[in-house]
Parts: sequence; C-alpha cells; structure tokens
Amino acid sequence: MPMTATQRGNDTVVTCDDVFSLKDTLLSGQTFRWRPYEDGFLGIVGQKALYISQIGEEVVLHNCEICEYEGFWQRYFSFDEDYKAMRAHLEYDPNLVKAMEYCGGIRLMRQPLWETVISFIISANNNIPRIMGIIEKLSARFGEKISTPYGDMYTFPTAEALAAADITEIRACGTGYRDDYIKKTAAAFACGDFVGDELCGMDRYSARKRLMSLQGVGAKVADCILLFSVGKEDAFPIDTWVRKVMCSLYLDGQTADSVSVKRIEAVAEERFPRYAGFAQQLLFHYIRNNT
DNA sequence: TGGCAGGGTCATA
DNA sequence: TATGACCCTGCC
Repeated sequence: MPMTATQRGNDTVVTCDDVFSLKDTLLSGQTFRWRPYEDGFLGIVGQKALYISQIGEEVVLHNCEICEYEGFWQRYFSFDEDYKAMRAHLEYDPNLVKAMEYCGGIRLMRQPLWETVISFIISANNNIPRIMGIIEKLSARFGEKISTPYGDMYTFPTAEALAAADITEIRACGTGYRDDYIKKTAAAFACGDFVGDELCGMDRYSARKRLMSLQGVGAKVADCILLFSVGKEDAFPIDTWVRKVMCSLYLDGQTADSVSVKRIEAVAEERFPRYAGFAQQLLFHYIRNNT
C-alpha cells in the first residue's frame, strides 16, 4: 500500500510511506492553477477547490471528506500508484539517481483532460508565470464564480463557454495568437468530435496522433497531455530543456540544435524502456533548477 | 531603449 | 524536412 488515508475532523490526512513532495509536484510545470496558501497550496480543479498542505509524511487535504478524496484527489495526485517501485526500477541510471536525490518526491498527476489540453496549448512558446496569468484571466472571464472557504474562486471555463466566446475576448485574456487554437479546440470538445475517453485504450503514438488533430497541439504538447493527464507513463515530452539535458548526458555533449527530436526520442526509449515519462520529469526538474 | 528568449505550432516551400 | 512568423512579458 503506497499511501493510507484517514479522516481527521473535517480533513483527510494521507500518510506517505515514501518521499512524496507536494511542493515539487505542484511546482514542476505539470499544472498551473495551484498557488502558495498558508502552509500549503490552494487550487481549483473542475468544480472543486482544495487547500492542501504537507508536513513531513503527512499530507492534509483541508475541509475534504475521505469519500471526496477517494473519489477524486487520490487519482489526481497519483496517490494510488506505487512510486517507490518506480524509483527503485530507475536506479540503474546514475543521472536519475542524482535527480531523485534532488526531486524524487515528484509525482505525475492525472488531471482532467480538457483543462490540461487548453493549459498546454497556452504553454507553447510561453513561460510559466504568463501561462498561469492567462489561465486565471480566462477562468475569471469565462469560468463560473464559486464561493469556497477561501473566498470566491473561478472554475476553469467549459469547452462550451470557450467555443461560444468571442475570439477577441479570448485574446483579451493575453493568449496572443493562441486564441484561435483555443476556440477551435474548444469547439471540437463541445460538439463531441473529440472524446477524451478514447485515448485511454490507445497506445502512446496513436493517442498522440489523435491529440495532434486538435488545433495548437503539436508533438510536445500532446506528450505533456498524455503524461500529465491521461496517465501514459511512456510519453516523453521533448522541449528545449529536455533536448539540452539529453544531449549533455546521453549524446556525448552534442549541441541541442544538432540533434533531431526523433533521435532524442530513440535514445529515450533505449535508456528508459519503462517509466520514461517519470524519468523525463525527474531530469527536467533537476536540470531546470541546477543549471 | 531595444533586442531577445520563453517548456512550440502552423503554414509554406 | 526546414524556415519563419506568431502574442506578449520580463530581463539584460
């Protein structure tokens, strides 16, 4: 049993028997709607707001019944997965051992598909603070205001709301040229052309191809969606940082722009035949914070 | 003040 | 398969 959960008063307390880090998980660029709040983080996912904190081995989901935890948050944070075994499996690689010493408590989240698709369309050619700002503005403009114990918050806009939105109003939220991608992708979800459930039964490459049929979704964004939402643990998003780290560690220090994405993909498959996505996240987080 | 990169994607040739 | 344009912000 990787994690055990109990109800304590109004809270659900999850006891970790491993090295889980809430902070590293929420700040590793997988998710964009969590902010520091009191001793932990405050976030909103779907219609649910949550204040969550961690002290040592205890993770506290404040004002959260255990049935809500088991019905949603457990899966969202991948608390039902055995990360101890994953880490043990990856110890054959000395670079990953170093990365795990630094940020081994990261978990790959399984976020709602729709929110993840739009968030990562916005992420293209962009930086994290700005991505967060754009999502907040879109939510304030097109989401629903809900009252929570922490004040009013806005839900992520529905596909219907964004599909029906005036494109200039989408752009006014700071999306830039991504406004059109957002509206068209929203339309694909809203009219039922795109059904997320179908991805689960597909292999990684078929699922990626299907996601890339959406406007604004290229290979990298598709892989992020597969890894941070769909739970495809073999997805391996290759961005500029991963390119750099893969070249420096596994391609004899060749320069990043001299090696094709295909080559890096092949090396990743060879070096990380299992849990490639977790390896990617470890290396990415390690290199971003140690260079 | 101006130039440029920032966790890419798309259209064009 | 390889280029260049694309919106916007903050940093140097």
